[in-house]
Amino acid sequence: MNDKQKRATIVDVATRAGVSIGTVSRIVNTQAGPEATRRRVLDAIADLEYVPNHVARSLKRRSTEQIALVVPDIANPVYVAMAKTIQREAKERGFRLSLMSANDDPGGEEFALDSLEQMRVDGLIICSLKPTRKLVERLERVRGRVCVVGSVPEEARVDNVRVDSAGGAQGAVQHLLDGGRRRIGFINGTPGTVPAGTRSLGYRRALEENGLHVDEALIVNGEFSMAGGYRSVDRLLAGHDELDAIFCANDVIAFGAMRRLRELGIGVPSQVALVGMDDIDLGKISTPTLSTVSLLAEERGRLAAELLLERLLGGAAEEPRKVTVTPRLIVRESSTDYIRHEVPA
Amino acid sequence: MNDKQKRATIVDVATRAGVSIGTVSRIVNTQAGPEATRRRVLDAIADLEYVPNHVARSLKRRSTEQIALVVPDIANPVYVAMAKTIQREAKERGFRLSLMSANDDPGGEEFALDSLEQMRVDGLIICSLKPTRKLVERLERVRGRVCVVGSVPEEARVDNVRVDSAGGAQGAVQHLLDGGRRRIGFINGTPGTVPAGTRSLGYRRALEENGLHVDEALIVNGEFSMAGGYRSVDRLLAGHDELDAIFCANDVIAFGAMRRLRELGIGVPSQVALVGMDDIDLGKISTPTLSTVSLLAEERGRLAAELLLERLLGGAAEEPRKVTVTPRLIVRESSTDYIRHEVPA
DNA sequence: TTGTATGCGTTATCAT
DNA sequence: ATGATAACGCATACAA
Repeated sequence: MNDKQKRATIVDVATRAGVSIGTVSRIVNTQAGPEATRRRVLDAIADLEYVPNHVARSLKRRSTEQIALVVPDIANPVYVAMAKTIQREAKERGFRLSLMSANDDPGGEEFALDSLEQMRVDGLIICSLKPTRKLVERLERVRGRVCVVGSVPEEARVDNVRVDSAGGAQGAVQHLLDGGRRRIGFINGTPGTVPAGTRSLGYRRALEENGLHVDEALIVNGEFSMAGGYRSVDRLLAGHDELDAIFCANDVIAFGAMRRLRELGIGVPSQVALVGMDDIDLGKISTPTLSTVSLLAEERGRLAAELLLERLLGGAAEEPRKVTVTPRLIVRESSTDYIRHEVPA
Repeated sequence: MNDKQKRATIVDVATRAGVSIGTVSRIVNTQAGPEATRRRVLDAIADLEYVPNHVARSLKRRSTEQIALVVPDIANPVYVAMAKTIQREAKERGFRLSLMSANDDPGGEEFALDSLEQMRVDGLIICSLKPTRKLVERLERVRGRVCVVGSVPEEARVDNVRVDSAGGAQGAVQHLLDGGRRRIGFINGTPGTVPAGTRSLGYRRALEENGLHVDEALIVNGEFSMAGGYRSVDRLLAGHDELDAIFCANDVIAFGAMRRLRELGIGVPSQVALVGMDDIDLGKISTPTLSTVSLLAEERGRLAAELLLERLLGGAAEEPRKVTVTPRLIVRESSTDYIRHEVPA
C-alpha cells in the first residue's frame, strides 16, 4: 500500500550524508572529492536509491543529451539500418537516440520539429521525402540543431547529407541496358516526393544517353511499399508484354513486383530483369537475389550523426555543411541473364 | 552572425503583452480568458515565436507525457507493427512514443529502465526476450509506470500482456501432423530466451500428444534472425533427408530457412512444409506464402498501451494486471500440400 | 479575472 | 574543499 514512496532528491542525499547539496552534486557529476566524504555520499545515494532527475538537470544545463531520428516509414528496413548506425554513433558521444516514424504522414516531420522547439531533444536527424517550402523554412530556423538526410534545396541553409540517387538510378538502368535489355519499365514511388523525382530523372537520362525513346507508358507511379510494387506490375504489363526489365524506385517496391511477376509466371531474370535501390538485407537472401543500388544508408547515417553531434558539441563552423556520397551498383541474380537483341538500325 | 537569438520565455511574452505570466500561462494551457487579453497574448506569442519549454513544464508538472517502447530488435517487422499501433494509441491520449531498440543487447533494457528512473519518460512498454531475475526486480520496483509485453514470471508484480505461445507452437506442429507430416524438424531461436523455451515446449507437447517420439537430432538452436534460419537448415539436414517439415520459432527464421531450402533444391511445401510464428507482412507475399501463427502483435501492443496509459492517467487499481491473448494459426501455401504416409502400426 | 510569489530538482557561482 | 543561494522556465496557490 505504502510503496508510493517519493523519490529521493539531491537534498535528501545531502541530509543523509551530512553534507551540502553542492558537495553531492560535485560527487555525482565528477569523480572529484576526498575519499572520506565521497564514501559517505555514495553510501547515501545507494541507501536512498537516488537517481538524478534528468528533467531538472536538463533544465539547468539547457541540454537533454538526447537526439531523435525521424524517418518516413519505419517499416522500410533501410531506415532501420540507418537508425542502428546512428544509435551507436550517438551513444559513443553520450547521447541517446529516440526513433520517430512519420508513418508517411507529412505532419510527422512537423511533429518532430515541435519536439525540437520544445527542447524535448537537443537535435534532430530528419529524413524527409517531401520537404515543403514551409518545412525547409522551419529547418533553417533551427539549423545548428538539425541535420537533413536526403534532398533539400541546394541553397537551404542546413546541414545536409545527400546521395546522388539520380546518378544511382541512371547507373541501374544503364546496367540493364548493358545486359541487353531494351524495353525497360519503371515503377516509381510516391509521386511528388523528392526521391521519386530523382529516380525518374536517372531513368530518363539513361535512356536518352543511349539514344532510346522514353515511352511514358512504361512508367507507373505507385508508392514506396511492397503493395505499391505488387500492384504496379499489372498496370505496367497491360499491353506491354514485350517488357524485358523493370527498374524499381526502391527495394521494397522491387520485392512487391517480384512477387507479382512470379504469380504471373514471368521469370526473373530470364524474362524480366529487376533492379531496385537501397540494398536492404532481404535482397541478399531472396530468390532470386536482388540487384540493387546501394545508397549507403549506414554511411549516410554515420555522417549525419557526425555532422549533428559535432555541432551540438560546439565544434562546428557557422556555415551549413553539405556532404554527398556516391551510390554503388550491386549486381545480383535478378538482373544477370544476358539477353542478346538485334542491334537497332 | 547574430542569429543566436535566445528563445523567448513566458516572461518575455508577458512583458510584451503587458500582462502577468500567470495570465500567459493560463491562456497557453487553457482556452480560457477574455477575448481582449487573449488576443494580445496570442499576438505576443506569435511575434516572439514563443514555444513553451517542455523541460521546464515537465519539471513543474512532474510528467513528461512521453513513453517509450523497448524492443529486442527493431529489424524484426513484428515489433515495427507493434510500435505503430502503440504510437497511434499513445498519440490519442496525448503521449509521445519513442522507440528504443535493445539490439539484442541485454544491457539495452537496463538502459531503458535508467531512462525511466531518470524521469526522461513517464512510462515504458518493454518487450524482453530474457527477463533476468535482476531485471524483473527492477521492473517490479517501477511498476505503475511499466508494462511488460511477453513472458515474465507469473508471480511478478507488473502489468503484463502475454500470449500463449506454447499453445501457438503446439498448434502449428499439430497442423503439420494433421497434414500428414511425420518427421518434423524444429529451428529454434536464441537459446536461453523465454520465447525459445515456450516454443520448444509447444513443439514437444504436440509430438507427445500424438504419441510421437521427440528426436533431439531434429531440433537445432540458432537465433531469431534470417541468418539463423538460413544456417540452421544445413545442420538440421545433416543425415536427416527424410525430413518432411520444419517448424520455425518465428517468421524471420522461417524466411532464412526458406531461402536455404530453395538453394538446396528442396521444394516447399512439396518436400518440406514450413511454418513460422508472428505473422509478419512478408509472409503474405513471399513465394510460397508462409503459414504461421499470429501472435497478435498489434493487439498486444494496443493492450499494453491501454494498461500503461490507464495507469499513468491514474485510472487503474493497485494490483498488477495480467492479460493473455490467444494465438491464431494461419495456414498459407508453405504447409498446404497434403502428404499421405503409411499409418504407423 | 489578474497578479505575485513559491517550488519543481538540478547546477553553478561565489563566499567561506 | 565545502556550504549557501541564485537561477533554469514554467505552473499554480493564493491574494488582490
